[in-house]
Amino acid sequence: MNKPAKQQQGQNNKKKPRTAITPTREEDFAEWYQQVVKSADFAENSPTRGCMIIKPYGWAIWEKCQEIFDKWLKDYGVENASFPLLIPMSFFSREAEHVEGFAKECAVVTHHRLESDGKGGLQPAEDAKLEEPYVVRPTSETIIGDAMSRWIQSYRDLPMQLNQWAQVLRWEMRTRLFLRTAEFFWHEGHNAFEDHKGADDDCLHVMGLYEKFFTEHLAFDGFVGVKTPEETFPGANRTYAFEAMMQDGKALQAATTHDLGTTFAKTFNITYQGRDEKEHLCHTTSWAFSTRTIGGLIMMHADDDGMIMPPRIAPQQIIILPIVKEDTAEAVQAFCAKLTKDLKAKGFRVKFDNRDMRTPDKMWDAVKKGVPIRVEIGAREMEEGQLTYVRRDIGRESKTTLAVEEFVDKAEGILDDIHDTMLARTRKFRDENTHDVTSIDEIEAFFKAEKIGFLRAPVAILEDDKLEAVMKEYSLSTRNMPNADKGEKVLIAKAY
RNA sequence: CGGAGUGUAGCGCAGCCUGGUAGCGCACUCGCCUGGGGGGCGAGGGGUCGGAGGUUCAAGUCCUCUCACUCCGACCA
Repeated sequence: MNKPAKQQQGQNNKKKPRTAITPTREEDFAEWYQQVVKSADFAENSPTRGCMIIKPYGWAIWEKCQEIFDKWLKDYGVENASFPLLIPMSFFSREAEHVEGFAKECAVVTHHRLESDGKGGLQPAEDAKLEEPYVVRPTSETIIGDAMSRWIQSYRDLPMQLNQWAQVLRWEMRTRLFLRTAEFFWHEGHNAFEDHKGADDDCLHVMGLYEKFFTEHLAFDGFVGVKTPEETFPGANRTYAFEAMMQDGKALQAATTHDLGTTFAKTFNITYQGRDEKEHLCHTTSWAFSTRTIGGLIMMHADDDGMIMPPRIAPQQIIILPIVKEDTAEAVQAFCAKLTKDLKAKGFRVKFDNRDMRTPDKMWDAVKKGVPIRVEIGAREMEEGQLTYVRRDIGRESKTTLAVEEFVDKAEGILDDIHDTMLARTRKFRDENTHDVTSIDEIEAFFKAEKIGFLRAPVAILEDDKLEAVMKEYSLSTRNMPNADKGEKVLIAKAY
């Protein structure tokens, strides 16, 4: 990775078609990623340091994620609520381990009024200094824990299952659109149970939902497992994580569930009177996935022509391009409009791109945005009652012409097939780039040779003193101990 | 907080060494030809050169100060 961009256009291979994104993944993965985000019109940097502006097409993806997952949570019994953005600092400082994990990246609100600085600007008013500063939430365990302590009295109040869709702020040193931003959007579930089993079942159940969501809607798979102690959430007993492999072989933690044990119950006094009439500590959990997942979608699926959207969360599943010539324009447009209506009536998310632009530009726009199916209709097709479509996941070789009614009938199947193809592709990549190793020498040799992917080693390797040096040398981290290996193996990789 | 850079049109950059009318590509606007994988010709609009001060007849260019951002390190969903 990170090789300088090569100019190979000129001499030898003129045949190689120009890619929509430069540089290519091979040339410079990090820069390629930024360009995909820009070209797809997902988001851009904002005047606010570390915070991004998520543009309508990018936000539509997040809305889709919310729509689907929110329903699943409700089916599971979770209720949505909303807790304050600002958390009293004293709440935060109460849980020592939690503080240690987050203190370094917290923004703090210290004043409640601005005044003129006498130089045409503004400054916080000295006499408006807050007695107790507020922390902009980096996560909400503390303030929700405090609420739960008041809401839970009896075992009859349990389990208590709460969730909020919100944004949080973590003052990151280096940021990258979607992957690491100071402000990010997520959902955070906070649940309380009578005992450890309730909490652990909850963690596993929700992780199951994440896994289902990622595979069935986002078309990518990963490794579900338990985090090593060093990587466990501050204050948690155990963290389960879904680790996905990006196209550059690096890991992305796409979702986590935390068994918080009684840590927060102790600190915030979350107790209940049990059937035995005695007071007990609750076992709490928290879990989340964030807008970071959109970054994962990109690094998982996009190619050198830009984004490829998994059909089930694609804001636009089908885009219809009219191929207009002056004399037939009106008729073709009407024909397209009717098809758009018919497809919408069947529940597809369709866009009729009737903008006043040149056709090739519209095509590339659809390609870069990753619209799963592009339909083209010109006077030729119209006369025959046909249309031509191209699958984004395959490209121009998939160009097919068929009768309009037939397409309307088959569209769902095509979208499903695109989904299956994309999922299979990412699974194949993941499997081909996950290797079993047994020694630290093998780990070192692998990364020294600049190979990419995950290494799966016996957990005993964590005890070896020499591991740390190698991990540091190659910027490696332990990802998780996969459930599929019964916790006997640990995954080691570079990560985002 | 260490180390290295960059601020000139919406975006990407040249111009600075050697001071002398503000440039290029893309994007944008208008017209015509085009239109099934980024097309052509022509005509336009758009700038407090990051900010402040200084040297000079003259500063984007030289000097001083300042602000902002980016990259590389340590930390992280």
